[in-house]
Amino acid sequence: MTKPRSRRGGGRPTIADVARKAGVGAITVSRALREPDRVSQDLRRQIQAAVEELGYVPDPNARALASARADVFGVLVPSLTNNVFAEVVRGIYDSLSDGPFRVQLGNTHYSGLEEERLLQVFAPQRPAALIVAGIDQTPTSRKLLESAGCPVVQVMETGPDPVDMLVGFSHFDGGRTATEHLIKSGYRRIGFIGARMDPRSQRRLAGYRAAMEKAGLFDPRLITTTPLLSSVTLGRELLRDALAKMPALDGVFCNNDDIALGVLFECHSAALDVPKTIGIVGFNDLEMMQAAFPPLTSIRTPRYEIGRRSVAMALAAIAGRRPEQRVIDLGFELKPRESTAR
Amino acid sequence: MTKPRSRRGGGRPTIADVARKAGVGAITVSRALREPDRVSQDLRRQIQAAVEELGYVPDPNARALASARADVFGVLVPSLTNNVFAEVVRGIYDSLSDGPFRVQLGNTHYSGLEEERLLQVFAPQRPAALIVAGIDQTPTSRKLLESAGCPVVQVMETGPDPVDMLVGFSHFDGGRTATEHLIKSGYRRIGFIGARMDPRSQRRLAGYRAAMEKAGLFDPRLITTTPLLSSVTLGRELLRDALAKMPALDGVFCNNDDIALGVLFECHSAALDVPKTIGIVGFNDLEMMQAAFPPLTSIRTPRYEIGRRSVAMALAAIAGRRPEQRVIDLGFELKPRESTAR
DNA sequence: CAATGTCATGGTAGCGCTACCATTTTTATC
DNA sequence: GATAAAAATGGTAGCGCTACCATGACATTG
Repeated sequence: MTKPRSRRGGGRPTIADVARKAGVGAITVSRALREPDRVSQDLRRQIQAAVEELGYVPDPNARALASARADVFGVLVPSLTNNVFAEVVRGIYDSLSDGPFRVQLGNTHYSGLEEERLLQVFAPQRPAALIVAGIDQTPTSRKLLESAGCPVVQVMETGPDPVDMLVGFSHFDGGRTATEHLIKSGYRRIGFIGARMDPRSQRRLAGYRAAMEKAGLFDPRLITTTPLLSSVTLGRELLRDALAKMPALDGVFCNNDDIALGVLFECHSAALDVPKTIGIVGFNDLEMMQAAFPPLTSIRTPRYEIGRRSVAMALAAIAGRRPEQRVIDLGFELKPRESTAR
Repeated sequence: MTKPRSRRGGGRPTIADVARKAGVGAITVSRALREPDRVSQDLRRQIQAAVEELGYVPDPNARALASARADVFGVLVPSLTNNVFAEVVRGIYDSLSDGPFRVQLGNTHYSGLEEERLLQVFAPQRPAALIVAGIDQTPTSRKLLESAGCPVVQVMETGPDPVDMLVGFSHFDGGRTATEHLIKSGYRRIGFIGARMDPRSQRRLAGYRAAMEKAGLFDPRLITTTPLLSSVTLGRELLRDALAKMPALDGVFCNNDDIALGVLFECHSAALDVPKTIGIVGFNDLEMMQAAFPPLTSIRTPRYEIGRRSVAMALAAIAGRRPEQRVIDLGFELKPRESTAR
């Protein structure tokens, strides 16, 4: 005859309370909540009423412990403030908000080691799925992902050898398309300006280089990069650097839209006409690009859609309907605007 | 003699495995991990060795179930993509990343009902603390917060009657300071332009109005707002609307920096000189403001710091050292720049 | 109509951990 | 050196839930 410990939420109702009130076994309540089809309509109604009357909410911890799996999506992104990833994350949240799944978000700060550390924390919790940004995991991270025992979706890029599933687009092609657009528009001494040269930016740069070499326009002095975190201010500084090295510069492909905006402002400040003297192309096509003066050409990337699709794929895999296409290339779209309308 | 079920992570080591290997009781392992001071150095070392050898990681679900509290910070923000909240969230993550606490992030989409729904999900999980944006919770939400049984920190604003603790600044004062700055700079027909008029924007507007009335400059036709989500494009449109209503406008205080940027671009587009013909003030002082051409005056708000402080306060309360100051006003800073240098 | 299958429901036994109490060992006190 | 107090350690009993198996009521088959 031990007195009840009455921990836990000052007497929040448990499944047993619901079962008692509904006059059924606890397991039937559990089933009614998780697999309603397996419970007769009568009992289902009774149980539903009891749940509502008591305000019963299942304890996710007890559930996870008993079933050896947590209804959690682990999500790893390199930055929470970079709008690009914020939109991916928003897509993920929006896709998951009405279901039973929670999101566990981790910020890797663009660091492979930090990613490893976070995976080491996430993986043992038996998440329902893992969504990670990029395809350049460290060997340790890759092993953790492979042995996580849940669907894994790598997002943002395409690549040859996914851990499991993949949703993204080709940054190389994006960089090439942007550069080809500048070339076609009549620009010749086209610079590449980039900050925070993460693997995706490197691939954009490679695409730029491929296009420039093909056109016989490549010159290493056209490239200006920095490992510093991207910012509008940095865009201004980098254009100044680029012009100092190469005063005849007549176009720039920017690593991303923040840099492009900085480049635009620097052009205004230096009274360089855009698009006549200098053409500008950004990357991602954030909302501000179309509103800039002049409107800035950019490569629109499907960030939100990547978030949604990654969840859709993971949910399908969880439901046992693993999509036959494990790699989805959502592509990108060149948005030509006045900043390159020579 | 039942055979072990061997669910759970394909035989991940449990606390019992560690205890066996270290030759101690399970509870001692538990203590060594949570309150090392209560275990002798000898055992602590043995246990540490066993933990490392086995690669033991405690199961947070079992822990939460047994101890009736989860090491989780629930965080509710109205938007994941709005840079302002992204920075608050980043501050929270950065403050929590090395401790034992996880973050559970919820997106309320600026909806009180959605906030209620999320609190109903979060509160029963017995989070270690709750951090919510704003002070305008619905009565239901407020009750949920009050009865959550954990420290609660409302962030982003100051206000008279916190649920528990509060970190923020006065949006009213911010709006007034911005407007007074315009008045002092010699502007007279100063408009207010605002999108997504959430409660914080409303208070900025009230501050604007107070300053204008005090100076005898107020005119309701100077105010142009919309409930639409804020964007740079919208900033351009709203300025056009404002000028249509009030062609003599010579200054604008914008609800936020995105709108201000749009206003700036619209001025460029319409060949309105900034700051001579029109002065512009934004709100939040995102990084781009100083890099704009001309650099844009704004009110710098301590977003990241709000995130850090909210966690610090919550951690103190968890540790039983509830700060004597339950309301912290971190203030803001006017950053006067060329866009108002008449 | 017996044999077999299917459905709806329930009982039991944990999941991995910690609260609570009991026990043993060490230290402090007179 | 006896006694009290404190520190160190362990055993037991759950936390709230679900996996697994068992049961009984029907339906299906030849």
